[in-house]
Amino acid sequence: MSVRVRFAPSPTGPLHIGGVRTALYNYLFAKKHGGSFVLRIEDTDQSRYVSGAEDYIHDALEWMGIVPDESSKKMGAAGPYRQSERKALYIKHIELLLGSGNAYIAFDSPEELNTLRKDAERKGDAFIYNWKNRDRLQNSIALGDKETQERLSKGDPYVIRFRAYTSAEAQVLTLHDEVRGAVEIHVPLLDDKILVKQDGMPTYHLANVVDDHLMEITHVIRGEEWLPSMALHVLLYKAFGWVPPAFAHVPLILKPSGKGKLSKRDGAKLGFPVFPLTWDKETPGFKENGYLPGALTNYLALLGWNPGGQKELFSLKEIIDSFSLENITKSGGRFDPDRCKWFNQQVLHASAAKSLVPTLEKELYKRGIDAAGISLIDVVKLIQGRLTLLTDIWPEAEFFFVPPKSYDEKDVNKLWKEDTSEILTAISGLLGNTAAQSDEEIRALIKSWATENAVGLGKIMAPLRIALVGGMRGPDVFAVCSILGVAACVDRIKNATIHISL
RNA sequence: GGCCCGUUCGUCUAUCGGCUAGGACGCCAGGUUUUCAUCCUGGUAAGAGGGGUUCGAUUCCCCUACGGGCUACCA
Repeated sequence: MSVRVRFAPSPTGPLHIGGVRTALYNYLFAKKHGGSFVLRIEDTDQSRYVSGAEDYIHDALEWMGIVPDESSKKMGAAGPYRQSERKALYIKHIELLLGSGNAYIAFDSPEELNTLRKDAERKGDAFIYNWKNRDRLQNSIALGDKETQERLSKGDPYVIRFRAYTSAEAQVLTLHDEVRGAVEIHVPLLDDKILVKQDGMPTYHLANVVDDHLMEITHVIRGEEWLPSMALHVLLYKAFGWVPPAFAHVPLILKPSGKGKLSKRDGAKLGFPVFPLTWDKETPGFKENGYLPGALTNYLALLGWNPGGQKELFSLKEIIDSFSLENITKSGGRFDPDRCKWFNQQVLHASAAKSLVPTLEKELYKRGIDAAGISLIDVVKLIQGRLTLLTDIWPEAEFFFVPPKSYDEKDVNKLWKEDTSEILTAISGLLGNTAAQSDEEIRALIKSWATENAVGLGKIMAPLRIALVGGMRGPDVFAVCSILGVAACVDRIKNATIHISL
């Protein structure tokens, strides 16, 4: 039997980084075993539907390189892949449960139940709708067939509940989780969960179990928040007479500091993205902030999973090859923006320079700047090692295309001496009359001039850098000269001497 | 409150009974780079606490503490 996994988000907003990692683990597991990765949209709650969210999920996964084999955009045999389009299937299956006595009809209104819950709370108790009190509430078990039919034909609103436990059944159920091992559940503590809501739509629990079975999902890999409902789901499979899939509950991603799990607002608040793509001002995306998908998958994979060695930098292919559910961590992990950035820097430095040229081109185009004969690939090669984020490319490269309009005051005060203008003018004259082009040629030219004229290189280098770049930063001065071309250097030196002596 | 899961440097983690507890991020120091960044070298720092089991426990068991999750006609 070939492996089939699914990622089943709810289209209630942009896809959170925790969801992205769950999707990633599903994808990794599927690819590792030559199986299929299915994307299913869980849109059974119409009131929470957010338009655009489904497209966002597709786009985000595609950008990350976690592309589903089957989805609403890539039909397979198990479709449709939106739960809202599968309603007939759920109705058919709930009738099976109703027929076998594993589910029952309940007329209690949300308000009535709320009152019961509050009363119990006041007494220090918890109200659970289950075997203990189901005969005393308004449902088909307590009311009997006749009265139930009467209320039904009267048009009374109702829900359908799962009959989780009767005293005839075993009390303790031992479940198996692929990452946690054995988990013991006391069935009498379970409540009779609603399977079909008043509006006729299934709840997550029903839809999820029916779909996973019908879609022939072999491994359910999902967030730890679902661990408490694993028992219910296993019981549902049993009630249908189906064999449950394997379950793996992955730990949650926690806030960088403070309490609780990472939330939508943490990103904007702490100044780092928590969503793959920008959704709105409140939710900046990794993509727009200069992160590479390969770096993000690398970081995310290692937050909660580790193949065991000391290696940290992996391509997606390498992660697939060494992935296994047993190596998933059991405890929640804090999101560490610094570490995430470090992965980005490493991946960026290891990228082919050629792959970064389009980013630079885009920046130039955006500003309507003509590269004017400057080799973009040479620029990229020179600054690549200085980048942490892709968005650093313009700040690092700008001075090649835009001559300095001002000069760093601190640097000028410290390094621009009385004789500097004179020296630079001489250098300018030297550059204006040379055939030198490469950084090595220019280096040799200036060095020999310095020796001949008994001027220390220190008196030349810093001012030259200020004149060319605008301050004490940037790559090797001779390399900058070479890329700029000696003619442009002459211009910039002239501008600087005029500007600074004023 | 009830139920479930977890607990190794500040953070992410390795260790599957023998440990001088390893790596990475961060931080600090030094070096390279006549700048800054990169890079290199070194340093800093951990088994929540208490009981067992064992020749030996970070590793296995129990209790406590702490952290996280669930407890909706949301997923």
